[in-house]
Amino acid sequence: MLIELDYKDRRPIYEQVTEKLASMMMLGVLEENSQLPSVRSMAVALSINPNTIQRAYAELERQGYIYSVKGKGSFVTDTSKMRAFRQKEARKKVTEAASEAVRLGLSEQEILEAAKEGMKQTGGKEYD
Amino acid sequence: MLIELDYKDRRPIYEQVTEKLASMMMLGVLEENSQLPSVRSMAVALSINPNTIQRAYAELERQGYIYSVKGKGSFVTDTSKMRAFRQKEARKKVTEAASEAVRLGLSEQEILEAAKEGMKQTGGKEYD
DNA sequence: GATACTGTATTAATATAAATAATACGGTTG
DNA sequence: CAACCGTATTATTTATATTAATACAGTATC
Repeated sequence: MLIELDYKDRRPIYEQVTEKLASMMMLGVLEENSQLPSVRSMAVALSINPNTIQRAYAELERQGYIYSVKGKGSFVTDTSKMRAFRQKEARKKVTEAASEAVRLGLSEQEILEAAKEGMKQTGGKEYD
Repeated sequence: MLIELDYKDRRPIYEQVTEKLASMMMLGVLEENSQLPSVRSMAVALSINPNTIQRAYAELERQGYIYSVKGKGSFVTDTSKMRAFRQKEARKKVTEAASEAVRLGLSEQEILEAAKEGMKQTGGKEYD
């Protein structure tokens, strides 16, 4: 079985499913563009309602991990697209934070310095 | 009466109280360091439970608007300290957003441009 | 130290929202 | 059209958030 549920876990089922699948994709256990089990088959395998799996898949799609096509199935997002998705989100957060800072009266310089401070951890941008 | 409740409003009472008091402090209606009504007197005035006011006050304290002293009362934070409090928070958010962006592989230039984009906005939130 | 205030913590009741299930709808494929 | 797919809608159940009741603890005044 692809994943297992923990009923001692206080978190909702859909959240457990979401997290476990996300983890498997991050670790490369599920290959990019490969098809995930259908909401129904997975629901049967875990003895729960299909709608709960549907919710987990919807959440994974919202977070950019998978993409779903009506009538076809749900698939693991390419790692390159996934990276783009997450970067877009991160960029948006920077923009919003700067916007809020302006609204509260911080100067341009102060904001840019705050951003630079955040960028300089661990030696900045070193790739391997 | 200092404030009024709107029972057509779907939001919880403590939230209404929190927001109205915060607004009054931002507008300067309540002077800095002045004492707020006690949780009990305000509860009587609004015909609700003291604990609900207590929760509103606790929230205002968490957000830096007021400070409370056991046995003495609750007081409006100096506007200068309040501004500093909020600006510090905003600055922190910018730093964290930039840090996350770096972690996800955005370049320095991209991040700074995202920040600049956020700083360019004219209006901000609208109130009614 | 008695009283009359103040904020705060704990617990219980209740109202609201979240999670899940039942069911129906609409697309794709062979 | 049959057998799969994802998705939307509604209802039911369960969990959480909100409010209330009550008790505790600090400060000031007399």
